[in-house]
Amino acid sequence: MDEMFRLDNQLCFRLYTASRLVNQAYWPLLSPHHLTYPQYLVLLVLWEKDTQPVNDIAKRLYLETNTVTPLLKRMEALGLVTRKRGKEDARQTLVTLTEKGKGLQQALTDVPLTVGKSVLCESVTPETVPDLFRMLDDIIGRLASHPDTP
Amino acid sequence: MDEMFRLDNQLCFRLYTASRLVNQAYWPLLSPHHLTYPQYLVLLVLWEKDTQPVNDIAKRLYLETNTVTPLLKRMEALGLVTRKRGKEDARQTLVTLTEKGKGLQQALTDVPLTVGKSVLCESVTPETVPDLFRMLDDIIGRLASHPDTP
DNA sequence: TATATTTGCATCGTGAACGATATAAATAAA
DNA sequence: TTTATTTATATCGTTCACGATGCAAATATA
Repeated sequence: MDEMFRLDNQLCFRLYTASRLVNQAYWPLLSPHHLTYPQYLVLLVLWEKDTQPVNDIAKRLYLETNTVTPLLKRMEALGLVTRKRGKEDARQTLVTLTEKGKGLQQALTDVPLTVGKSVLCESVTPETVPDLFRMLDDIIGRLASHPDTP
Repeated sequence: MDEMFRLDNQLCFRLYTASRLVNQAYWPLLSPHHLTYPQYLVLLVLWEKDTQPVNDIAKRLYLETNTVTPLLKRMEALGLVTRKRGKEDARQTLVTLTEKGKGLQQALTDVPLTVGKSVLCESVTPETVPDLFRMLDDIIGRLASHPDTP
């Protein structure tokens, strides 16, 4: 039938699958700490800059607040972050790492390298990764900018 | 802090984000037909080869049956497929396209090209797409083969 | 100042993903 | 032929994603 419809010709399917499988690669490293991958991403954001409003965290991860809010509540329940209303702007909810949340960075030091190594292969090497980064960044930039088709 | 932890150095985060954003690009094209993206993938699989057991569909999409089963039930409710037990092997559930499910291919002819175009950009062109495909395929092949780290 | 609009979060409902577990049919082993 | 094991699906519970909607605080407008 139409060649366009062949699964093997779909970029999106590859992205979708690669994303899921890499996500699974994190599981054995994060689950001992009762962490999920999106929660780990939130930690990455907060480790870079502590005490941020929900909106900033969501934007950084290209997510909506309705995804991040319940996620942050679970992280609060785990004792990793605190959430309190902003003083200047009472609409904002400021998210701050607890000592436990900060300390987790030590326990997870080898996560990036471990996952990084498990992804390296024939065509994905330290030399080619920058190319892959550029292509993915371009796709993200293109799709994040506009909701429509231009 | 540790450079390894910077969000901008994470391949996984790029894959995760690109996958989600491309997925969103499908939404306006699929939602008029009450289709989700994973359901569209199932259609792609069945359009290539009709009447397959759940397991074959799941394997083709690198998914588990516990993800695919409820998805297929929803597609059955939409009148896109039928599910019936195999005659030779009564453990299998054979999934077959209905006329409506087959006919949907006509209604969606321009989906692959439309999404394809919306992804093209500076560094992702008809010339570079094969490179991107190869890298993603290698990552998928590497992660799909083993559950561990070798 | 009173009203309208925007902004920042939160709530709700639905559909994936996926680990864990269950169940029946098919196959292998004893 | 019994019994044990494997295989093919399905069920259950939790956590995302995300569209739609609601609400209060902040800001803009009249």
